Amino acid sequence: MDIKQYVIEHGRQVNLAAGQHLFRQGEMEDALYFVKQGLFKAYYLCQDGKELVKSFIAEGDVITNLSAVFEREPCTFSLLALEPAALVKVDFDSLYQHTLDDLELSRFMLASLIKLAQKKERREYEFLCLDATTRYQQLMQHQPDLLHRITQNDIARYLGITPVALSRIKHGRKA
Amino acid sequence: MDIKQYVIEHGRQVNLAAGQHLFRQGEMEDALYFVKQGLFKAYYLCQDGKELVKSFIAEGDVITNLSAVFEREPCTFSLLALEPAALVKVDFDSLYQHTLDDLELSRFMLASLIKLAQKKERREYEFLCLDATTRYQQLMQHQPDLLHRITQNDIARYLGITPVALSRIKHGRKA
DNA sequence: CGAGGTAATTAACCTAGGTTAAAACGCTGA
DNA sequence: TCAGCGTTTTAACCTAGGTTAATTACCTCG
Repeated sequence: MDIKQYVIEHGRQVNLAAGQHLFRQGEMEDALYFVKQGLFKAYYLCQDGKELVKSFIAEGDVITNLSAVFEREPCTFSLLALEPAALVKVDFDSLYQHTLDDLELSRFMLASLIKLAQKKERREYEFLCLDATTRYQQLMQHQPDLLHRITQNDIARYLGITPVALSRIKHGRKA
Repeated sequence: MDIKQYVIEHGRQVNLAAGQHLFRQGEMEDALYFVKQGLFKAYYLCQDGKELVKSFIAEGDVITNLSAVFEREPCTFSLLALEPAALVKVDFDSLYQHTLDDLELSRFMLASLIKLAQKKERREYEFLCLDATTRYQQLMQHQPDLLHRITQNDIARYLGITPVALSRIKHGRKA
């Protein structure tokens, strides 16, 4: 079955206002979402209360909390709508079961997972090998569009630095 | 077809001595490897000549350079045998084509990719939210076995710090 | 056994980025 | 218009980790 067909048959529309959570760290979650409209930030809340941004998710992206739905554990991060959003919600287990029996669905999942793995590998590379200034430049190059929809605070926490440090970097004040 | 069967039919044995490379950053590569024996480090060589360790790969693991084989680009990292190693080499394109037409192979690929994605997400979390000391403790907890097979230099470069810093952390000398 | 090589430790000093707090700069809404 | 609130900037100071280099601890090989 085509993934679009599957989503039409099994999906449920979900709408969120900006500022609302799709799910929260610690909660149980069993769904996978297709983003039709809007912008999300996925973020971790650390023990010391700090918030770090795992990723931004926009139209066309698929989002789920892998370890949560797959291992049936509490969500490892929260997902917050930064803009009014429209999504389609699909039960993960059910989709996964169908995937195991349907070559066309399976191809879709494979492609999505490879894309995800590549994205995470690039991020791993950036944290491992680049300093904050270079990471910021890369972000500007590769996602210039994103920067206009996101607050500088969130960009900083995505880069793994503080808003203060990002402001310094932007204004070339390092000494 | 069962993945084991596929490997038996299409795989080619490869043996490496400790210190030999399976492939090098910048080279072209089109294979996927199943590690039967041995230990590898995957590492990046940065522009400034520094070496950072992406991951360690041991018996039972599957290793490939995703972006290289999938996007037909030069390898993004090098793979070096730290111990004498035995692997089975499989052509990626061919396996991928079979995967697209065979549910059983497809299930294997899905499972591998999900495992990979989870591993990379955990690493992303660690870089984003934890300091070097905590990352080291986590590593000791989750892979105590690895530590005995790997040099402290490599552990440091895997944690994203210098060997000097790791030595300081181990001996509680922070001031 | 001793020479040479790598890995680990230590010390002194340096820098990127964190912390805190205070201003400046928008907004939006009454 | 202006009050109120979040975002960004700036400044002063602090700390984790980097850098360099010297010292020590292991190995392996002749």
